[in-house]
Amino acid sequence: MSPASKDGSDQPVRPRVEGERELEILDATVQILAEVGYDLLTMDAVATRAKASKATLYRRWNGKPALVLDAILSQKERHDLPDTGSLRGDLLALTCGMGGLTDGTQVAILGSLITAVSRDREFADIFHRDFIGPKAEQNRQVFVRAQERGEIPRDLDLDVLVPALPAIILHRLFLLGDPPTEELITRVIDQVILPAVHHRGTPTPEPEGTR
Amino acid sequence: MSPASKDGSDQPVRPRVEGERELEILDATVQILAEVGYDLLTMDAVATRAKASKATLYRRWNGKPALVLDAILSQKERHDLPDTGSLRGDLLALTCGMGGLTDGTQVAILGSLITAVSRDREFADIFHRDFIGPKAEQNRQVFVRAQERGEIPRDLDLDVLVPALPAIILHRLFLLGDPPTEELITRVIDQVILPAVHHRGTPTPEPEGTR
Amino acid sequence: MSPASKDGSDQPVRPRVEGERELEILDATVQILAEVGYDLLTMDAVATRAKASKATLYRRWNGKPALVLDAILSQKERHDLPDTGSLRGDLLALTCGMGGLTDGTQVAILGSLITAVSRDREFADIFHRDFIGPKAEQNRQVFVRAQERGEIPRDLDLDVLVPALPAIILHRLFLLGDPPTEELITRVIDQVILPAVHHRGTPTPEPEGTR
Amino acid sequence: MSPASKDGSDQPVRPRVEGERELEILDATVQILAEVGYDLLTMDAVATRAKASKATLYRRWNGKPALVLDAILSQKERHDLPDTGSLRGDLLALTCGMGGLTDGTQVAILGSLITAVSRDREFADIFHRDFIGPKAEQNRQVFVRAQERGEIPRDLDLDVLVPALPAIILHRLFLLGDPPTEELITRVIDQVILPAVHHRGTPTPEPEGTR
DNA sequence: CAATAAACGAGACGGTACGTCGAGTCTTCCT
DNA sequence: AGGAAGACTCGACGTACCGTCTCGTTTATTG
Repeated sequence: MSPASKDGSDQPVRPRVEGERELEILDATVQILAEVGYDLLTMDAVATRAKASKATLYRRWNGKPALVLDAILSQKERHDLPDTGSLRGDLLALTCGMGGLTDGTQVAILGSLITAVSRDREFADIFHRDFIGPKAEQNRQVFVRAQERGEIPRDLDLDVLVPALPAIILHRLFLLGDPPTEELITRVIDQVILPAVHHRGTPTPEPEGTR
Repeated sequence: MSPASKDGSDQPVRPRVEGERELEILDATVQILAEVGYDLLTMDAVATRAKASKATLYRRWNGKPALVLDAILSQKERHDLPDTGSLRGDLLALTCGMGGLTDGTQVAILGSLITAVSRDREFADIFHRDFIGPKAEQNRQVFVRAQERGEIPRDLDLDVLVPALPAIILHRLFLLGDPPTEELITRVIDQVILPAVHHRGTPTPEPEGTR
Repeated sequence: MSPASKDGSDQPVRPRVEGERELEILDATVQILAEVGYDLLTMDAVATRAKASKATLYRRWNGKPALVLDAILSQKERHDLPDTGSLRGDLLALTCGMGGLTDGTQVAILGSLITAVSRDREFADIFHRDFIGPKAEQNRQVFVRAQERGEIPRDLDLDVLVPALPAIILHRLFLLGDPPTEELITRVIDQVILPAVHHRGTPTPEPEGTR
Repeated sequence: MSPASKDGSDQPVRPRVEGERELEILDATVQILAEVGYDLLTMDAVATRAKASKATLYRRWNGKPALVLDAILSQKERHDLPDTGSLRGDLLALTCGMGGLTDGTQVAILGSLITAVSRDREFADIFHRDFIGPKAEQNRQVFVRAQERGEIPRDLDLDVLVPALPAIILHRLFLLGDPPTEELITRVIDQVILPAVHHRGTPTPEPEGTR
């Protein structure tokens, strides 16, 4: 993300206080983000708050989306993978826990970034890799462990099943205007996810005669 | 598309036969939308194209999101509810058909509007009621008919199940960067939706002892 | 002052007695003029106040300057020509009296109209004929009577002398920022006007041999 | 006109050598002023012509009047005080010379500014101090020198006499629609100014009995 | 340890879109 | 028939933010 930094592979390199300055800027960004939201955040505001010049911001980041994304990523403390012993418990813990979908701030920011995602290819790539990727991987781990425990079949189409839970929750939030609650998450897990993973039999069978 | 416009049968210029002028503006909006996309669409461009003044635009619409939303809604020709005789067939037809999730243009605009949705309460209400609402109702009808046919249980939690399919597809598109295909939609239906609706038994079973 | 009101029977509203409606509009114009001044007066405001449509305004007047000018003219009650028996007394009375140069409102509006005068030929003609003309004629009368009394010579260049007093006063107001007072007017009369009219002898005399 | 600009000695574009950019903008303003006049001059036009952004204009100047005034002031080359040896000659030279009242451009601009003067207090102050002031001082000098030569009395009320000539000329132009000519100026000098300055005797005498 | 060249803060700049406002025209409806 | 009502086009306004740029000024190696 942060270009021209830590790799130290090119010119004599002799930047500033190394990545420390960068962190201050990212902090300022996160603060403003929390205060006014993505859209009302301006590069000028970040520059002022961080006592940096806009030139510095643009030297390091492509623009507002990249900066904000980086700022969010910098906040990522590794949220430990929960281990409750059951798929259901793990999903609940992961989804409702810190950094999960009930975390209003993160989710609000997420909404703000969707616009940027759908129009900036490069930004989208970074977003998918560094922001969505790790979260998705955690979710996948929960399913893989359940497979290893024998709780669910090994031949499930995890590519489809793993993102289903966050998908349904976020869809309700963004498109239906229905903010996530633990109760809702429970309903989705019990009525969609668990039936789907426990489903045994012909996965794609009946073309004509359903009954 | 442009309904009662430019038939060119009479005097020089003469707008205003009630909402006719409005439709011309919405048409211009849709054209520009198709040409340059939501972000590069400017109010000035719409005004110029429609030979309207910006004052007129702002007299009728709150701003760009409202105008664009209205423009899209004006394009809504009633897509007939498919009736294939099975839930699976109906879902496939509805989701892949015209105005469904494989319609790239609509979906791209959708992404652009999410920002506005999560920021403007009033806009969100209109969006939910007039844009999402009708689509959701169609989806619900498909499930209700399946219930009436006895194909699926009557005690399903449709509030959760109905939006699940679009949720998963759109989530893949917006957050995972995975554009919808018919093949994907089929997988989701067969591996998530149908198992969930056919799932019989304890809907929320193992509270404590999963193992 | 306010015409169209004197009948006192107004309530039921009943326009269109030819020039009566016009007077109501001019009254509204004068009111607004007094309240907010020329620049902040809008045609919409006049239309609203007079319960007229803008179309009506533009049907009768060319635009804002013409309307305002007409409104001012409508206020013109014939200010009687003073007759104090001396040129000096007449000038003082005329210049300081009602409708004279110490009337702040009229003078302020005058300033606003100068722009229009120097830009709109047609407007300028009306302005000169109907606004300036009568005032100038009154001033001229004062001089003519003085000539008839034998107080001043008959061969004076009145075209130059008559406008000199208002010229000097208005110049001080508009360009020097020095508002008119009776004291100032007195000084100008005594030190410029009277010396000039009493000047007898070589009109263009001295230094090198002008004649 | 454009003072220290485009010496073209170095790289492509590179403004900002202190007030140099400002002068370019003022030059553009003067050009447009000469072409279309004050009222038809728009900030956008100035911005475009000067290849500046409107933000830059508004960063430095309050608005159109301030910009235009500054532009005019920037054009002020010191017009040397004429010295013909007589008051009459000096007045003629000064009034008819460069920057005098027969200079159509300057006078046109003057007319345009009167409106602004009579409604913007701050603008009026600057206008009086920086535009009118220097010109008035030159006129006063002519009279003072005449006094020093003994050509005219030392106890004249110069505050009234000095502005009288321009007052009368401008009044004829703006309010009577009579453009200045050298012939007119001569008449005013000979029939008003000179009689007034040579007037000997009671300056403000006869209160009641003129006859 | 001074010279030097990168990176920096500050913030002006060109550009573009915004949303508002007033002028003057035009159409519809009402009386 | 004619006027009130007010929507309409046009175009200027003044503001905001973006991303670039040019200034001095640090700052940390390098000579």
